[in-house]
Amino acid sequence: MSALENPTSPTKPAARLEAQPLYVKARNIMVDRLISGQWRPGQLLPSEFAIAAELGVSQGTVRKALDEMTVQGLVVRKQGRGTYVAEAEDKSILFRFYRLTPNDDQDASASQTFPESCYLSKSQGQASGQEQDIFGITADDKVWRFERLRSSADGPILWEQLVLPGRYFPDFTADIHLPNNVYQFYSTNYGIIVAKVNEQLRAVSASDDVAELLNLPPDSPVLEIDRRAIALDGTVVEWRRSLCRSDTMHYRNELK
Amino acid sequence: MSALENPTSPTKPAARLEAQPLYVKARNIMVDRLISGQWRPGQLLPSEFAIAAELGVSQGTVRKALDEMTVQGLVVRKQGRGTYVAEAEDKSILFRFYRLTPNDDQDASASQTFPESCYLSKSQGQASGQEQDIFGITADDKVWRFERLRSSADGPILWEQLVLPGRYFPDFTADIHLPNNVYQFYSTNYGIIVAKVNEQLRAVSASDDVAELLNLPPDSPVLEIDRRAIALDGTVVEWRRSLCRSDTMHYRNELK
DNA sequence: AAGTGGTCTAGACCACTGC
DNA sequence: CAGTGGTCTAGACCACTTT
Repeated sequence: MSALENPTSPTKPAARLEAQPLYVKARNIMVDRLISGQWRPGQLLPSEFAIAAELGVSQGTVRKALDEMTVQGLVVRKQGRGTYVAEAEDKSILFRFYRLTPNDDQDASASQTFPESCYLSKSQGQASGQEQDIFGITADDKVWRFERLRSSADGPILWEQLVLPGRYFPDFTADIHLPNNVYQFYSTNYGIIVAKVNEQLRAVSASDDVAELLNLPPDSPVLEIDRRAIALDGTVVEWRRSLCRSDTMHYRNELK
Repeated sequence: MSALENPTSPTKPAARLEAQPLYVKARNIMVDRLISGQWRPGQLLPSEFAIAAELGVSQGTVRKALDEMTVQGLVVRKQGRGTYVAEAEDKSILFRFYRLTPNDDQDASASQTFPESCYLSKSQGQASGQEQDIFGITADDKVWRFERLRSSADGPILWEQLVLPGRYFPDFTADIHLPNNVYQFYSTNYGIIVAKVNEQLRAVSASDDVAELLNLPPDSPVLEIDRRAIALDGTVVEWRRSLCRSDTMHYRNELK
């Protein structure tokens, strides 16, 4: 029996509450394989015909499911070669979650540069109440905390604190150097695929410490970005709070 | 001859630089009808089969084109009834471009309320240099300028200045009351469909005037949002600069 | 040449709407 | 009931990549 057959009435499906189109079921099965790690970032998937045969549906149905996953950025299709699980290393994917731009830039994506990071601190500790809420963990769980300053050639851009739940990053040690592109790091080392990111933006006054780090006068207005990165299975895998100088940089957003 | 036939070699298309899939051509033709006003917001389109027959392609090709337009929010498909040009009045579309949320809101879309507007001023004048750049107009062109304060039940939320190029809103008069949902107004009265919105966010200090209007202490940090609304044909049809209080509100963004 | 994804077609059946 | 969009299939041909 194929993976997608209706177990209650294979030949003549009755009216069911959970009725779903075949391509939705096919997509769910394939997304589950991404979540479980059966299909890992960078891996070549079986061909459309092979998947279709395995699931007992037509190639067109698998194509529709893969098309949706392509739009979502989960897979990358290459004509003549095959379909691959998306990696967070492509430039387009690198900048997918990066919206800060120098003020003089007209074209957002063209001259965009990724700022270098400089660590101020990293530590491990018990999860605070807020961190327990955010990650859905208990007081016994540990978290990793990073504090870093990111700068471009023209000087400091932003200060940020980054928190990771320990349970998703088990073999983490204190001497691991978190790379600039952390989402690629999560992807290749832990198979964690960041599906989306929720951000909250506010204008706040820089504290004396932050103002000094960012080379700003005290009480300068800075842009606060509270970000939670959410994995494919819906769990929050990263919490980040950034304070960005707002005189030389801005946050660009295109709503469609 | 159908609208989509290749004029150079109908039977055996040679390699052409401008080669485009049929569904792309079909989509372009249909989008052009939206731009020209031949198809206006709210209007019922011909059926997929009718469009396919007119363009000389199969129904599946028209469907693929319409699917893309549906994703883009240009048309709305209703099973059993037909395909309609999208209107800006649906709640989902209303909040498509509205990202400001009270701080206590957990669910962004649930208890979201649209703030009421109160006019402070409206006037017509010659386009400034910056306005000429933004709208691609000359010094002879006139612009409409609006200044308004938007408030919720709890008090003022934001102050904003809104600029419209006169040439796109010809029969505008000073006593027209710009409604709360301006994009629906553009759509129903001028057939202007806003396809996307580009925003730049910064943290700035409130001037004395703005601080008083927003009920804030002087020099409070406020969120500045510089927005340009872009119509289907790529022209900028609205420029807006908002200053939003950042103590009770935040700007939410979901990146996928 | 073989295998992959990309496009296009034709036809079947289903679910929903309106008359 | 007819007409609409939604799903699913099967098959053809094309463009591209690899062997």
